[in-house]
Amino acid sequence: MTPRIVNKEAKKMEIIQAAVKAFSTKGMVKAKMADIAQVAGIGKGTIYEYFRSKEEVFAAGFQIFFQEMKQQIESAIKTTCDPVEQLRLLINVSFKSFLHHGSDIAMIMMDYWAEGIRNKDEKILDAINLRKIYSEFRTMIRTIVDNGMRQGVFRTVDSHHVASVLIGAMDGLMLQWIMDHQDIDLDKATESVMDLFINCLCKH
Amino acid sequence: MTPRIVNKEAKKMEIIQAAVKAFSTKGMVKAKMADIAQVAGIGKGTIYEYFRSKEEVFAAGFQIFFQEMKQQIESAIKTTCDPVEQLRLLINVSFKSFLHHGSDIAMIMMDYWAEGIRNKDEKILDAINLRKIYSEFRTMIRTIVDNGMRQGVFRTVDSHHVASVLIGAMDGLMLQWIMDHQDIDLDKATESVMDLFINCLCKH
Amino acid sequence: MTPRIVNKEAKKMEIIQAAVKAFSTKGMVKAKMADIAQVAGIGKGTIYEYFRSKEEVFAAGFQIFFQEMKQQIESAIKTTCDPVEQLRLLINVSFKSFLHHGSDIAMIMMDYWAEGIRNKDEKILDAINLRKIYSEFRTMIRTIVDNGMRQGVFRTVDSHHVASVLIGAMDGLMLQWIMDHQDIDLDKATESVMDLFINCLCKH
Amino acid sequence: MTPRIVNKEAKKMEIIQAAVKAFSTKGMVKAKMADIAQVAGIGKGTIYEYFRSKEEVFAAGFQIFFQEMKQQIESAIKTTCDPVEQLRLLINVSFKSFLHHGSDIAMIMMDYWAEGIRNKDEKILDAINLRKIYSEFRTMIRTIVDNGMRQGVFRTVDSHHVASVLIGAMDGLMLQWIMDHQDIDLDKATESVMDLFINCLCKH
DNA sequence: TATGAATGAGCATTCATTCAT
DNA sequence: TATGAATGAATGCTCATTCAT
Repeated sequence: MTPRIVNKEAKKMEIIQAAVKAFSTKGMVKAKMADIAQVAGIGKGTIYEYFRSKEEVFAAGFQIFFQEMKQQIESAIKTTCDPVEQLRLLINVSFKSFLHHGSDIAMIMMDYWAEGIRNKDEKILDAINLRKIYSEFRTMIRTIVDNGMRQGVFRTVDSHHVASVLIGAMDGLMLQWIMDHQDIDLDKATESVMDLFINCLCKH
Repeated sequence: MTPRIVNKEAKKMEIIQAAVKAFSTKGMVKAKMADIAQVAGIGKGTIYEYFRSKEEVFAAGFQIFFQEMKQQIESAIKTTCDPVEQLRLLINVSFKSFLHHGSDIAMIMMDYWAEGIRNKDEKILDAINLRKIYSEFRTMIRTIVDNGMRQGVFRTVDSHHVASVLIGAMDGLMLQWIMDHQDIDLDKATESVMDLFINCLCKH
Repeated sequence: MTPRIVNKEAKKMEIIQAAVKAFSTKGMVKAKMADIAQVAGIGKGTIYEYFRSKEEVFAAGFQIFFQEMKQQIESAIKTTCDPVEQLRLLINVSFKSFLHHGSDIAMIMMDYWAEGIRNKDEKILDAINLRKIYSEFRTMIRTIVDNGMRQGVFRTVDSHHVASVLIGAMDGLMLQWIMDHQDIDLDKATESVMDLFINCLCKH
Repeated sequence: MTPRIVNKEAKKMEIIQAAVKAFSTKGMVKAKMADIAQVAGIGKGTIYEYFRSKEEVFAAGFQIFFQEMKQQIESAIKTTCDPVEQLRLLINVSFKSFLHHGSDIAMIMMDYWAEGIRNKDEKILDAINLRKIYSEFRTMIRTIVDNGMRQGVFRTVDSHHVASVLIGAMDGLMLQWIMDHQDIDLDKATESVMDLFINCLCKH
């Protein structure tokens, strides 16, 4: 009556983690389902018991990553009401969250970007709705900046574009760090970002 | 008697342009050699008279793009000695150079990054030496910032990391613009970048 | 203490019926074991408690169908001694038996034929011994025709080949009816078959 | 300038023939593209230069076979105006055409039937429009029978259903012959068919 | 030099069968 | 006995590359 009992969700998670590992070393396109299966220590066919296609596995990994990051940032921001401190936390947590996964996740981020951007109009990668994700991030930052302006801590700026530039700076820095761990010290770069943006926004 | 005289280099260039077009619509991995040949209006086999592999075509397109960008920036900077103005020009020309190719080149940039990053240790994509290219860009900016500091126009900062952050901000902004032309106004974003960085660097 | 009492044979029959249903909609090759299990309302693995393989299930369905048909014809023929009437009954019952299962069974017949013919030398499908089944049908008809000739009702013909042609005509008509229910009226076709054959065989 | 020059149509034909051979031994579903390629003495990929899919190859073989058969019958019928003789010719040529291809084509016919019937509503196998083909065959025979009735040679019958039965008889006989070459003498069976039908139709 | 016909390695996906529970 | 999770062999199709012309 009762066949092998399996925690479907846990196993799904295991597969996603194996996939992320496989994608990060070979890239989303070049990584074979066989690779994922091998990393997960299961048979090829088993993956299809949990996901309908390679793309679905890919999208799942993507979701997990961004959800985690967003949650971490949000809960960090809640700990204070000071806009300056909030910005500082946001920047810090973003980089930490990124680093936490090792440069593996950084590698795969490239594919998420590349695929997400290229397929921005296709249904298949609906899950990878980068546009929406970035929009949410911008709103998060914009809210902080607007708050700061209202409180008279920040000078008057175009908060929407400041948010874009800050996100851009963080993404772009990570990009450079991925390429060249030696030349880019991510800790010092983080400080530079904070220094630049907060210095720039604060009234003197 | 004399065989058809062909300007080898010119034809190579034509192929690269066709490739860039093909890559930009389908992505580097999904674009087929047949597509490139069709866009170039030549036979599939002919490509192999000028390039050894698909990857070589890819790398060639990459080189062209960055060389152009670098030259444009360098000649723009030469027109003035004012570090503030130089920074302004650098930012402006970078975005313009990017936009000039339409969002096509933007798309392909993603693949360059993705492939360049992933293959940073492989010989094949030696041509796509992103590490070196970014290093050069950083040096370019750092020189300007160092000048500004020496001239007393800029306050004392870690010029190396400021360069990283500036490049990052520009890359990251383009990334967002690629994803969401509607939400990101690249012109206004350019101004925000200039406003933020120059304001931040200048002594008050 | 006593395990659930199950009528093994009854369950086997249920599975066969589910299989026939599945085969008839998807075809023998395209129907999956999972489909059969679903139709039967049991687990995939359970099928293997009653059959060794998909082919065995297939063969079992085949057997059932022809056994039924043969029994129906034989018992119908027994009701009279008149060869003309016997022929009439045989034709009628054959078509009726065919129609009774709906066009579902007609569909699956094609697969039985196709598989049975193709595998006429293999052991696996020993159960689907079409050669033997058709031989039996021919003998059945031949006996009637021979009887008719002996009784002086039928003219002298090659009873063996007349049997072949009659079976052929019936099979071939069903084939056409399967393809084109609109253009082929099986009732009228049945009459035409009776008209043609009986008219032809009877002395005038 | 000029690459290998190939008679595209001739090669296509060669592939079809190889496919027919492969299909006839293994069946349409079990025959692999690799088998077809091997029989044709070419690479797997080459098949896809001439056909878009396995099904297209299948349909092509089908078309060829029926076109040939129809042409042979039509030109045979033209040689005389006597309905009896025309019927005799039609029956004869049909069997001959069938036998001419060896029992290979007979085998594959089964798959054509099976696939054609099963997919009678699908677009993919539009080429295998069995309904239309059989309708044409029936019309051909019906015309002869109608002629014979008008000329007073044949008695009054339902010519439409007589046509169906005749076609059925021929198909069904071939079916039996495919299954059992030993028990069915196709030559004698042909005579039996002619004997039965012409005898039955002719006025005495 | 230019071509495109030919090739076959490579890969996502399917599904009959097994077996731990 | 019944199950369905796990499996991997099997296969249609793609596409970079080669090479005869």
